[in-house]
Amino acid sequence: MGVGGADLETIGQFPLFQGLAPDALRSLVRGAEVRDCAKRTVIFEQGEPVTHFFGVLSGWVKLFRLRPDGSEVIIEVFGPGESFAEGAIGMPEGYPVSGEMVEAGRLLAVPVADYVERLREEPELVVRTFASLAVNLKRLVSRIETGSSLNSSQRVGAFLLNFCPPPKPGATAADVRLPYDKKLIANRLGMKPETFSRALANLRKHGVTVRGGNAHIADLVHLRRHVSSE
Amino acid sequence: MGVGGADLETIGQFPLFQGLAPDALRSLVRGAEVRDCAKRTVIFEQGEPVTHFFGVLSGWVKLFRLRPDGSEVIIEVFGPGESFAEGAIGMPEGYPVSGEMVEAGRLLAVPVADYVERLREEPELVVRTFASLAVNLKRLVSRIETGSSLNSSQRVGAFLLNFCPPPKPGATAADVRLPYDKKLIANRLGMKPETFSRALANLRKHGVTVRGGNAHIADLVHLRRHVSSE
DNA sequence: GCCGCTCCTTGACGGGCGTCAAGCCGAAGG
DNA sequence: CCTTCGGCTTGACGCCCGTCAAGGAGCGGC
Repeated sequence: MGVGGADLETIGQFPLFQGLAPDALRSLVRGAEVRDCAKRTVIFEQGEPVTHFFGVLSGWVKLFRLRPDGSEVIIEVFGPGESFAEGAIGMPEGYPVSGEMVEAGRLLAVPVADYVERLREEPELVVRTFASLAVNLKRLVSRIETGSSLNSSQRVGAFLLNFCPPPKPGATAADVRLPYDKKLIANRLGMKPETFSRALANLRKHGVTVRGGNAHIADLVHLRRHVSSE
Repeated sequence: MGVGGADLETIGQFPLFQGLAPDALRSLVRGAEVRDCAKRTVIFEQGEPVTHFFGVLSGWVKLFRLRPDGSEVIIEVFGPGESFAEGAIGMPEGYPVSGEMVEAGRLLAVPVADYVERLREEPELVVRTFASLAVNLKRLVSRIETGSSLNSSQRVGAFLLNFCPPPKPGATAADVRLPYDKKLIANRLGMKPETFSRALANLRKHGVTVRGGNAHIADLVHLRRHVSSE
C-alpha cells in the first residue's frame, strides 16, 4: 500500500491526473498501490468483479477476450503513461475483458471504491476521468474503422505511423521500435502472424524496412498515402 | 425548449436517468429539448464541437465515420430507450463520428454545458452516466470481438439473436422485426449487402426464414449453437 | 561448438467475401 | 392495369487472407 515519491511524480504526468491539485492527487493515491508485474502476469479476468482500474508506469498490457474455442481477440494494448479499465467503473457484471502483462513493468492500481468517493468531492476529477474515457473510446472507434476498411498492409502501415514519435517538422523519415511480439501486434491488428509478416514484406515496396524489432520508414508521406487509400 | 410531460415520463425510463430523483430529472431536462427528426436528418458531423448528447425517444440513429473515399463505416446504431454520444463529453476535438437518422423519430437533445453543471451537484448522476458509458463501451468491445472472429452468417445470426425480445423461458422459436434497411444492417455488421443476403440464405439451413422485414427463428438453440462456434 | 528451442518467414493451396452484372419483386404512380 | 424504379437476390469470378507445412534465424544451455 502507498505510493513512493518517485512514482508519485510520474503519476502526476498521467493524462488522467494531469493538472490536478497536489492535495487531490495525494488523497487519490492514498488507497492505491504500485505493483511490480512480471511478463504474463494476469491483472484481471473477464467477468471478475471490478475492484481496480490501472495506470501503466512501465511495461505493456494487453486487454483481450477469450473465445469459446480458446483463441484470444486483442481489444487493446496499453503502454507507459496510459490508463485502462476506467471504463469498467460502472460495470456491475465485472470486467468485460481480461488483462495481462505482455512485457514486465509496473502498474498503478487504483481501487474503484475509493475513486468513486473522490469523484463526489472533486468535480475536476470527474472531468478528467471523462476525458480519459473519451481517449480510450476513440481508440476503439478508430480500431473498428480501420479494421473494417483497410487491408492488412494498410493496417500495419497505420500501426507504424501511430507509433512514430511525433515526427519533427520537416523530417521525412522515421524509426520505430516495435514494442512487443510481432504475434501480438498481428493479433492486435486483427490478422494472423503469417499475414502480418507478408504485410511487412509488402511494405518494403513503400519504403519500410524491418530488422529485428526495429522498423525504418524511409518516406513518411509515401507511407501515409499508401495507408489512407490506395 | 422545454420538454412536455408525456416525454418526461419516457425520459425517466432511460437507463441513463432511471432511479433519479424527480427534482433532479426536472432540472436536468430544463435546458434540454425534444426534436422531431425526419429520416436522414443530420444530427451532428464528425469534427463538430460537442454541444449535445442525445437520447432516442423513437426512431433509429446511425453513428458512422466517413472514409476518405466517401464510403461510410457504421460504428453503431441506436434505437428507442438508448442514449448516445455521452462519450463525447470530454472530447475537445469534437464528435469522433457523424450521426444521422435512419428512421424518422424524436430525440432528446441534452446540452453538455448544462449537464456538466448538474454532474457537479448530483453525484448520483455521475454514477449513472458512468454506467451508461459502460454499456456503450461494452457494445464496442463486443463488436470488435464478433467482427474479427465470426464469419458473415454467424454475425447475422448473432444480430438476430440480439434483437429477439427477451425470449420467454421455454420458448423455442422467435420472430424478429428487422428495424431498418438491410443495407444498413449489412454495413453495421461489417459486410456488403450481397454478403448479407447470402448469409441470410445460408441461415435457412439453421432454421431462419425471412419474408420482407420479418425474420422467423424456428430453433433458438440451434441458431445459438451455430453462432457461438461451428 | 552443437543442440534444441522459439519466433519469424516463406510457399502452396483453398475458401470466404468483395466486385461486377444481371434478374427479381414489391411499391408507387400514371 | 401496366410501367417504372429502388431494394433485394443470385450468379460468376478474382483476390485477400487463413491454414498447413516447411524452412531459416537468433539464442540460451550444455
